Amino acid sequence: MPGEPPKPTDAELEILTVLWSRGPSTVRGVHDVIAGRKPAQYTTVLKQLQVMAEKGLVRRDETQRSHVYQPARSREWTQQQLAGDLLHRAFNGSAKGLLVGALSARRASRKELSELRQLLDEYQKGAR
Amino acid sequence: MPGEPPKPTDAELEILTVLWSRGPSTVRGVHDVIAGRKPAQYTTVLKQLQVMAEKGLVRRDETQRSHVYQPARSREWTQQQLAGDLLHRAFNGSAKGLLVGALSARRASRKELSELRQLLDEYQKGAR
DNA sequence: CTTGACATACGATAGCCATCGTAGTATAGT
DNA sequence: ACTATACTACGATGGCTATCGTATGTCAAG
Repeated sequence: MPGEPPKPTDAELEILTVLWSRGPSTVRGVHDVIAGRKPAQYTTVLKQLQVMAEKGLVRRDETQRSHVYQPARSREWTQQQLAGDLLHRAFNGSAKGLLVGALSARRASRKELSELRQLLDEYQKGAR
Repeated sequence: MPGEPPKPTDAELEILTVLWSRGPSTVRGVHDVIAGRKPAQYTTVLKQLQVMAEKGLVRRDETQRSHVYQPARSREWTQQQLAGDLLHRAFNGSAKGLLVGALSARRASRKELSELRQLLDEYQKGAR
């Protein structure tokens, strides 16, 4: 039984983001994107994806000569894991603290702020 | 010149949280807290702190027989680093995405939501 | 002065992460 | 059919993390 996939490492997360935005991809497809931003060997990406498949972070379809990889979990699910993890490791569960951290790390535009506000509105409806 | 301390690892972050809440502490002080939550060897914490001192994550005062350690950076500064890091690694810079992740990871109370809202108000004043 | 309690220093280890090179195999184009 | 190309598999490596055991030093109480 696979169980939950573990928290992705930095390099793994980078690959996952490629898969999420591109959809199911071959190693080459992933490598092309990665190599566009930093020097990266083809076989490094290949190995990475093989390991990720073992860990259950991605699934692979071997019916084609070039295997096709896809994320095992959605972007949203993974983001939630990561946010929750950081939330309790570094912010003692305080969403406010996390938001302060995020906003001071990268100042938000007025438009973004109002989006955030709107988000809170929706959550407030469902809150106890 | 030391430069910026690196991103703390999981174990290092746990120690930092102890130092932030307790203030400057000896190894024993830190160890007592850690050992209260999980089995942990004294020398493991010691070694950890020694490494952290080398990395510049903590400073140590050796004037006492029992060295006294304190965080090199404030909790807020470090939180900002971590939030910013996750923000751009996993959320493509979207504070909204991060907040969604945090809120769905751990549902917030009504009170907490209004705190968040208030926080946005303050940020909105300073936003361009 | 001896000894027990407590401190630091240090070395060793096992595991994981990221990276790469090499080898082997299938495919497609000429 | 041959050969260049593209792909997978695998092993090795260096670096870092986390952990622990042992050695060594200090100090105060008896």
